[in-house]
Amino acid sequence: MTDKQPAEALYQQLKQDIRDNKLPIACPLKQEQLAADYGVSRIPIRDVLQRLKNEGWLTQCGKRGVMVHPLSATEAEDLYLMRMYLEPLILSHAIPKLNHQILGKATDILERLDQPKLSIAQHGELNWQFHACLYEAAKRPTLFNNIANLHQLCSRYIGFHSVELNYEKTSQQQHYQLLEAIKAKQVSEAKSILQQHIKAAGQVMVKYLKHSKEL
Amino acid sequence: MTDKQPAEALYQQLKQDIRDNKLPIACPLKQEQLAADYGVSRIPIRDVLQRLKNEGWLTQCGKRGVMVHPLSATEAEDLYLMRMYLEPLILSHAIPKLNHQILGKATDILERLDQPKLSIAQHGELNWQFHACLYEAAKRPTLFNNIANLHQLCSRYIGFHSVELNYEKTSQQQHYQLLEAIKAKQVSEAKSILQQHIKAAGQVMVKYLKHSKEL
DNA sequence: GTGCTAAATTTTGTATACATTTATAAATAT
DNA sequence: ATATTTATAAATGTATACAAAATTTAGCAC
Repeated sequence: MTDKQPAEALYQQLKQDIRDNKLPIACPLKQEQLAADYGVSRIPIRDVLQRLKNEGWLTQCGKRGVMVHPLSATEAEDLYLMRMYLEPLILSHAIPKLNHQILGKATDILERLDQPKLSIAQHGELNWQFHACLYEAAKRPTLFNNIANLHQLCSRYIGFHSVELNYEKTSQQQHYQLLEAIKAKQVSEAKSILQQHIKAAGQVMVKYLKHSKEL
Repeated sequence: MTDKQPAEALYQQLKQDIRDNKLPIACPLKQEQLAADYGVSRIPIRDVLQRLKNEGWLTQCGKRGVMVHPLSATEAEDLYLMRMYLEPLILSHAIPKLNHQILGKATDILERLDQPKLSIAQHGELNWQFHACLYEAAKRPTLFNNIANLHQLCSRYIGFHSVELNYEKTSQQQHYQLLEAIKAKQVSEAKSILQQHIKAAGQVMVKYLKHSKEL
């Protein structure tokens, strides 16, 4: 999963390093420094920086250069708010098109999420796969891509605070409830569960961010 | 408004040319061709292509190269659906923070929109300025940027079919209704008007796109 | 003539080199 | 001593040149 094309690998690497706070925060990134660190020229670095800036991982820093986008409670709130409205929307389009194969795949992923020894990254990845495999069925690429990007941005916040075990448990319960409602083709019920699911996650996150002073 | 930095100008130019269908459609764009056309090297072209791809103006075309993103009724529907949910959301955050200066600015823009001799581009630009000047007050950059990008993408569709004059009139009526509700601090009423406003625009657009076979 | 393989050409990706801009430091004037 | 200006250095933006990849075209077998 590391090296498809070198550029794509560099993109994934840099994004991961932002998640893990490997990069200097609140200070402009030097292209030459990054080029040296990652063993490439400035050109592919520039490409990746541009892309990450557009996706919301980096922020313009003054007239010249970019910096790691600082975490903020307001941004986290926005991300979860958008998800709260958009994900039930795509779900309602997906439900009529869901078949047993997709539901089976979703169930498999849920069971893997029950495993106790998952890292935060693994947990986040599986969580997204669960949602994504449902949403994909809607065949709404524009909507889907937007949601996918929101999830990516959320992953940085999720990785930030160590997830409370208690919350993970209720989150899984909601996943199973959601799946049941979907199987029963109860669209509005499923949408409601999903919205509450995202709302709860967002509230936990925002509360945590506002509480911890050191962002 | 044309040449701030050369790169920014190139970005605006290329985006405009996509709107105006100046670029070959449904066929991969050649970097060298574009570089020659716009009188620059391939480097800034690559930067701009990357950015436009991320923003949804271009689509990956096979393994190599990008093409102009084709118009589709489904995408238009998605764009308007997202706006339908996100814009009332940001509006509700904006209303408590609105002051007379901002409301005055919004009124000024509305009056300019009443002028009869506006081009489609001018109309679209003023329309966005009206919405944006309200939304900015919410002080929600993440949410705002997402909405701004959705508007940009919609502009391509709006420019596509010549706007029906009748529709423009009702659209303006809705704008004034919205402004009245905002001034009265009737949040839920304002949200409702805005949602209907976007829904109606989306329906007109999608209906038109589905009707016209030649996309 | 059709399908497959391989050479040739085109196109993109990356590195190096240069130009332009911005930030920093030094120097002079008040 | 402080502020303003000018010179210096550093970092980014862009062009040219080269390498890797992909597409196209030609050749060959069937």
